[in-house]
Amino acid sequence: MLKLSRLADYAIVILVKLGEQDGVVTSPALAAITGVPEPTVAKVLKVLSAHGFVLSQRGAKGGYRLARSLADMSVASVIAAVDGQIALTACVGGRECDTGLSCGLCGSWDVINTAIRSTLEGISLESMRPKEACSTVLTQINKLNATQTVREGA
Amino acid sequence: MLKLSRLADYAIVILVKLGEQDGVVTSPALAAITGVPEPTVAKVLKVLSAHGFVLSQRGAKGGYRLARSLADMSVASVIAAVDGQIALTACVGGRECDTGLSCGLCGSWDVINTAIRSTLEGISLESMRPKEACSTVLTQINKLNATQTVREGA
DNA sequence: CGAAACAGGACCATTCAGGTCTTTAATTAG
DNA sequence: CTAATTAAAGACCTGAATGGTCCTGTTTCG
Ligand code: SF4
Ligand code: SF4
Repeated sequence: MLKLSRLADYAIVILVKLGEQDGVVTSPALAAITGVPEPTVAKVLKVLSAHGFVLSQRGAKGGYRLARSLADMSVASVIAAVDGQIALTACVGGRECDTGLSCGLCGSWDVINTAIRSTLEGISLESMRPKEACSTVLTQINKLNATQTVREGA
Repeated sequence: MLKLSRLADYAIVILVKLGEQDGVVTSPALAAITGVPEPTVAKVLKVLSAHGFVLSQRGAKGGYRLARSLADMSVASVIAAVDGQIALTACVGGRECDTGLSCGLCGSWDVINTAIRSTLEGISLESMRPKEACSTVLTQINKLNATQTVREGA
């Protein structure tokens, strides 16, 4: 139903919460903070580490810390790391549709896909933080709505 | 990976192709036109009929035809009919997250969700048609990009 | 040396999308 | 008026992918 993967959602939450902590934080600690099951937190952190979002410190007194500022991480990049690149349909980027039917809509989907991706690339994790939720992000939305002809459907 | 349901994709394709035909069209005929398996086409058409996108004519010489113009159907409304309302995360519209963790990000997700939904509501099926793909939709995208600060991530 | 914590992978369980089948109703030909 | 024809409507099943868990190995600090 055009919903985000739960793992991707968790990744965002974990990164934001990690940004609010000082020093290195262990997986169990992050699990306690976020409420996400411990093994799942570990799994997500492994992926994030592999993609360079967090830095890991092995051994006793180890843990994770952000590799860079939250402002330098876009929502789209995190989603792409966890769930793979954003692709609404099978035919984005010139890929052939698996059913082999060449309906001429491919181009349109490509454009829509790019639009959504750009939207998510324009939103940093910094602006996802609760205190800024109702200011930074909201202003972006207002600008978006202003430029669009909202059409009534159904 | 933030991908559209295949059924929803088919629904869009079927509606656009149906709009290019005259009179009533049968499921097998639409299956031949679109290349989508026949039973699947029938299933999609049932849903579309139940939601008032198409009108059905039963019996011999029956079939389907559009209930209204393609210009009066938004991409978002079709997706909502087939896959349910667009909801990136579990906590949109004030619903409680199933994990019970109240991370303060809910508000931010709500805003992002609304932004994407508005984008899809602003795109009609008429502008999905191949011949207009590289004009109508593209201009909307350009305006979108202009209003956003595209931030580099990863 | 031992405990603590990450790395990496394999594994299972559940969900739901995708597809198929049967039933039911309407239309038209005879 | 009846019956064969045709398509819609609904129920059902299957399979792939996601989400979640666990286990083993490696590294670091006390
Ligand atoms: S080619 Fe048509 S049916 Fe296939 S994924 Fe693209 S839009 Fe959908
Ligand atoms: S409450 Fe937080 S973890 Fe739950 S769905 Fe919303 S953003 Fe995701």
